[in-house]
Amino acid sequence: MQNGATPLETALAIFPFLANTTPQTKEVFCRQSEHLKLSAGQFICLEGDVCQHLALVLSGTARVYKMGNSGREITLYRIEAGESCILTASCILSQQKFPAFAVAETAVEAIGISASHLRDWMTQDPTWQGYIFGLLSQRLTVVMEVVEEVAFHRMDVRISTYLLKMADSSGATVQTTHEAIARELGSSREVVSRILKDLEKRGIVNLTRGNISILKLNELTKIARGSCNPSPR
Amino acid sequence: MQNGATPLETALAIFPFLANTTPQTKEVFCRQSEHLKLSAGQFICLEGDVCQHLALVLSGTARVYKMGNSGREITLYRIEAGESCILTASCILSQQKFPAFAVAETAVEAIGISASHLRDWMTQDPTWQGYIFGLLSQRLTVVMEVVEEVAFHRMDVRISTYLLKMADSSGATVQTTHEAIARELGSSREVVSRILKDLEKRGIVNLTRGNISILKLNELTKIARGSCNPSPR
DNA sequence: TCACCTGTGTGATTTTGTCACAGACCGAAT
DNA sequence: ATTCGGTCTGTGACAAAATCACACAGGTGA
Repeated sequence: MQNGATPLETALAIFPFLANTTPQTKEVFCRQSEHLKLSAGQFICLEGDVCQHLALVLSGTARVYKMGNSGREITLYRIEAGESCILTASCILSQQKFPAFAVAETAVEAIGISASHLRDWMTQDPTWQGYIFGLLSQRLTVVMEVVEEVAFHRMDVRISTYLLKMADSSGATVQTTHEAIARELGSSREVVSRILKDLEKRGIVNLTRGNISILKLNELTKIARGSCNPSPR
Repeated sequence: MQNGATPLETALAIFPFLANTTPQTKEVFCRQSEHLKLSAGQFICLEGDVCQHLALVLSGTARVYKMGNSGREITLYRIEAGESCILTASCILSQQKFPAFAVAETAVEAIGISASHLRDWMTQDPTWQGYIFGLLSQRLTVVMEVVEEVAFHRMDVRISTYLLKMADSSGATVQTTHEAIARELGSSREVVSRILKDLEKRGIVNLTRGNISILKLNELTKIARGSCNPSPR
């Protein structure tokens, strides 16, 4: 939380939907929720966990991913400020175990509410229901897109897409390691290295340790669109 | 719908949650919902559709899948009696386009309710919210498992798992084509054929046209568990 | 300066996807 | 019964990816 603002003020700024909840909900929310601070790298949930709290993220980002038994990882989606780990919510409400890993990628500030409050609010408060429903359906869409990517797109296409996505937020250079890209896309470091090397040979990117700079943005977008474009069936 | 039962009776038997809705909802549900009959192979939604109706399935099964631009497909999940296409619901409520294909796999009977009714009920009726929420969170979990499968499991493992899943409902023989398995798992027919042929050479299955019979169930389960089992990291 | 850790590069092998055919099975029509 | 056209299956050749096994480069701290 910031400077002079009360916890409720901060929460209202970040979770606008709270403004529409009942006064009682607001009151309970304020009085009984915990303020959590996690440092980068801390786990929020492990696969198989039984969740007892729902975290509403105030700042920072968390990454939700699956891990195969060879240790390879694939990122499903990220949780940003204003969002919350609906997977946790879905676990709490349908009594399932958490089906993935969730880790703080940066330092994360969050508000933790107990499973019992969540259950109360979800059965009584349409505003909460709307918020959770919206997040949940958005995640479903995103995860379905991940399936499509993994099942049908070539690695060079996926890497190019990823580089472009990262680049537009921070100029034409991406600060990351090959290993990190592999974890993002569910591939292995060697494959990423090889494909990046190939892009470098073709003069499209420049590689230095922990850094990828994009030289030919248009070429990269071409690859991201799918180098070979066979007509749809 | 069956023999002497009224539409409402049938619906109540298949969608128990309706019993807990308000009398008004029930009344509107009865009076204003359409009774839909689809034959096998008919599409329920196409990718990119703007959905105007939510279908609650009374009988039959539908398949929801993604398609790559080479024409390859991968099944995300199925909709059985008592369920509904929550993707449609999520589209309706968050005004997105339908992100996949949904097709009737067998003949399907369903109740169609209009987008506007769904919106009303979702904002006013906690019972409806609970029903939709439950389906949605269940789908998210399933689709996340698909990601894990595709990203980390080898095809022989996945095919074995699939055969076992199909077999336990219908004895030790699976009536399907290699092509259908490929569409299920997001692979191509040739790959499935090759792997099945290999299983046959090893005496684990027997292949005839449109039919796979399992000879060594224990061997198949071993493969399904992941032939090479490197310790988790 | 040296050990050490992280990040990269690269060859060899296996698995999977793609392309291009060929042949086998089956029902329907002649 | 034979022929025909459709669906289903088999297979070789090659490209793309994953896996294994190393080598080496860049930086940090002892």
